[in-house]
Amino acid sequence: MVQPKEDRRIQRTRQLLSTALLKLIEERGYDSLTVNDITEQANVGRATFYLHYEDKEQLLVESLEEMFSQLEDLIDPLSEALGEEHHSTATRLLFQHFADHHGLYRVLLTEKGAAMVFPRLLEIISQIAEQIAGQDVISKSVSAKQPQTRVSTNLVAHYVAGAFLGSVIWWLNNNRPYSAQQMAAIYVHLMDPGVTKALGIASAELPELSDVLASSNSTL
Amino acid sequence: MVQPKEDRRIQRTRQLLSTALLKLIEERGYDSLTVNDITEQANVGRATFYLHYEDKEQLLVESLEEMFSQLEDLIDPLSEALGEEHHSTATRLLFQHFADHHGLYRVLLTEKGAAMVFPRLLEIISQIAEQIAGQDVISKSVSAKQPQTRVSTNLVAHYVAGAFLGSVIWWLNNNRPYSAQQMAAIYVHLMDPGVTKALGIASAELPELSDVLASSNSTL
DNA sequence: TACATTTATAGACATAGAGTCCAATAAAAG
DNA sequence: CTTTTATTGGACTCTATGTCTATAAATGTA
Repeated sequence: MVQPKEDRRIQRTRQLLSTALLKLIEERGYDSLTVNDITEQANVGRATFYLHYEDKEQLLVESLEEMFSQLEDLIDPLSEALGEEHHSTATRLLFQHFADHHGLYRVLLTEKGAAMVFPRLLEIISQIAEQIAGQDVISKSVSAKQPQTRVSTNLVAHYVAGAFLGSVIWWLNNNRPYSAQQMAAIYVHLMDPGVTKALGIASAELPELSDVLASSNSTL
Repeated sequence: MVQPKEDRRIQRTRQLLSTALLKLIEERGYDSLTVNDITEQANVGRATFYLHYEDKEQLLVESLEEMFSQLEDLIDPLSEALGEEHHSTATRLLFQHFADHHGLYRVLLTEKGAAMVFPRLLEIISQIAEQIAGQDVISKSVSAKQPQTRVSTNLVAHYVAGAFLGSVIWWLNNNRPYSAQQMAAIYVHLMDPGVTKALGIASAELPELSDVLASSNSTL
């Protein structure tokens, strides 16, 4: 199954439309945008738009999937480097991702036109949480030692993902007063040990919160 | 400032429109609805709609504010009955509220047309969390004994609210396999003690999770 | 009850944006 | 260079919005 190698014009047009949309969302939000706005910003004929996408929303979805796969790719490489700091490293990288695209996410997560962004993100983060829980080295030993009452891992993953996104929304709406590193430290501390136990994640040696918060902020 | 006592027709029309909208949302989602759909369902002239609301969204907002105030009213009466079980009672009532309106919330929290529902709910739940934190009897003594590193209460409140909504979404999407009581117990356990400490909330004597989950389910 | 006021209504109207289609043109592939 | 494919502007239909007007009906009050 060799890819037919797409026509250069196709790639170019799609790229232009995607970039135009994301830029306009940051500037004016999503809801009020028309297909005309987007094609004008992209310098592309309006009819061309419909050669590639059914409607505005499909363009949004496809544009975001690109970013979302970046998110998922953040975690995969960590699968091999299993260690006790695996969990907090993953968490820091997640926060960093949202910092990198804060302008866009701020609009998409709080503006009314957020459309399906929040539910989709919830699923993605939730899956990542389950993935981390399943892969953690200490996971098995902990669950073995503590055959605790079983609460659906999927529920805990949604709890965790919701907490993460709630934190991110606060973070973005307050112009990121903490660094990604600090946010990760706070977040991990808040989960400990109720959630970490439930997910069977190691919560071995968390750095003291006061130390992390006292350190200089590299992101702002 | 005596209210001019609104014309009965006004109340009637607004009630009809609100009811029609909420019913249609449950059946067909929000986005695809037209003003015509709504007025038809309500048996009201389309022109009449514009005598009361600017657009579809304003009707949605005003209709939901009614439910949201129910949410906030759930907590207020508890302010007087301060006790160690205050927190878990409040949590149970919150879950119960979402169970009572599960059909509507399921659509609004997961369908793409959710519009501004999620951000709004996040703010409401977050405020409730701060309110509970501020009022809890044990709050002061704990914070006094533990002058721990200060993390913005507002951040923790958003963490808590996000976790709550993440849990609710899982709950509704899985047809509420646990009762509101059980969900509350799980939720409180997951927060303990990381969050409870940060908010200065009592986490005194939580019932054993296994006991709660073993008890018969009164909601399903 | 009767009256003055307010609201509801149907239908007409202007406008905007979505989505389709086509013939002409431009550009890429081979 | 030839063939194939993509882009383009413009015209067109359609749906829904939001406004307006004249008429009918309901309401609160004298």
